[in-house]
Amino acid sequence: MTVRTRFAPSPTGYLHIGGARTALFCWLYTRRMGGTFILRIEDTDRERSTDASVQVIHDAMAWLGLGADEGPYYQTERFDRYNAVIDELLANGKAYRCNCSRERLDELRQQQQAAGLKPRYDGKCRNARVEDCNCVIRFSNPLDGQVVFDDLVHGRTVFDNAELDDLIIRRSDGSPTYNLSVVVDDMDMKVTHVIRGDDHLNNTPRQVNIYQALNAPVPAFAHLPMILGADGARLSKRHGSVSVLEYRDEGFLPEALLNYLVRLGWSCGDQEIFSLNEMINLFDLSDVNKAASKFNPEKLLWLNQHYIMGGDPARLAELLRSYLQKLGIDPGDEPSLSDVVRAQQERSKTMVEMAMASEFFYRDIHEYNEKAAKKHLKAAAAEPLRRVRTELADLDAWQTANIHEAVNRVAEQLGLKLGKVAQPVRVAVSGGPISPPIDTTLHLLGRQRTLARLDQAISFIAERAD
RNA sequence: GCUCCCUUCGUCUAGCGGUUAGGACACCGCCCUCUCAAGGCGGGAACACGGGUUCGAGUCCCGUAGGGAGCGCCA
Repeated sequence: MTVRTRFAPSPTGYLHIGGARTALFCWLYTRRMGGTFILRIEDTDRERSTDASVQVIHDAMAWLGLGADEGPYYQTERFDRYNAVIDELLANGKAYRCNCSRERLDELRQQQQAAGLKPRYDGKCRNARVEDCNCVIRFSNPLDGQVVFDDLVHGRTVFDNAELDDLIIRRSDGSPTYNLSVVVDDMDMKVTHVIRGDDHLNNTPRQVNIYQALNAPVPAFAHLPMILGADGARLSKRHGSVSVLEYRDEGFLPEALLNYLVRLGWSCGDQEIFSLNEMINLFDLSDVNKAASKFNPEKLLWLNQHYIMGGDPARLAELLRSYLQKLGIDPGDEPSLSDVVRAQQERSKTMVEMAMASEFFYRDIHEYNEKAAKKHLKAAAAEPLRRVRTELADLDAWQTANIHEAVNRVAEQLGLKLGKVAQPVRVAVSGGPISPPIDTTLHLLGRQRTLARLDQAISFIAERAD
């Protein structure tokens, strides 16, 4: 039997972290098993589904590299099929029309809640033989017995049918509901493994009953633990970014996010770093945890830095270009973006951070970081800066090694520690207290701009002294 | 309220009856050092609780507590 899985998001917002993790596990399992990964858009809720959200899902999946082998299918395009199945169920006496008013249902619910019971439909219309009408259709759930299935994550799971009720499978406007359409789709698409969040665990027995009413084979289920916010509550906006694409915009690398997500609810001994191929070869549903996990932004940041440090400079250079552009900077040809990447990649947690830390290579200094200027661009720095300027101007070749020697020479001549020379130079050329090693920084900046900025700083000090 | 699910350092987790309970992130200290990083070394930090079962329990069973989810003409 070849494995067929599906990722079935509903397009009612962004693709969030939890959805992405579900998609990843599903995709990994399928790749590992040599199966088929299907993308299905569950857009039966026409009120809340939007085209923009559909696009966001496609963009996010593409960015993460989780390509589908089949689909996308759209549930809204399959209404005829759902209705045919519902009619079949109706004809077989496995479903029935119900004309109970919403008022009655609301009242019933309230009464049950007040009595300390679980709100459930009471089956009033089950044997009422309601005439064809613009009303709702309910599934005749078995009244007794148990639903048993072996969840690949949770193991043997048992529900009493007595806990379930006759759920609506067709709304009064003629559209099918979720529990019906998933089952029909998974049946038609010959899905062998339903891998989804364990918020669906409670829906599973209802769905199993529908499969059985349809004489369809019941797929295997794997219910993944949820991802919660740092405070243990359901992931939401207030936990920072939840949208996958927001992480892209904030300068995260897709491989970092993937590596972070794969370790949420899954592990392989002590290994923390996984290439995509390692994930595919090592991933197994039997190693998935049952307990929910909390999202930890620090670890994601660490992984992102890890991947930036090891990233290919040419690839990162193109990314850096786009992040610089977002900051309103058009990096020309120099300094070379990949050289800048090489200088910055071990000191950047995100690409946005790298872009911000690299602005000064491409933009004139209009003002200095106040604290840095106060500390380093003071009268005592004037002489070192002048000497450095002279030494650098006299250099034969603008090489890192030469620059390094020149700066060291000034420190020696003045009997100063290197920091007393390098740090004023750093503030002078970068505008702030942080940059790559001073020789690398100056080399990247080029002789002309370096000398100009040293002059600028020297006059800044002179003016301040007045 | 009812039903279901879950429970090892702050966080992600290893552990699948006998371990000084391991790793990673974060944190702290030291080293390196022109800044910031990176890197190296070291440190503190956990089996929710109570009963069983067993020679022996983080590991198995039952309760309790805590957390999560579901209970819609949402998905």
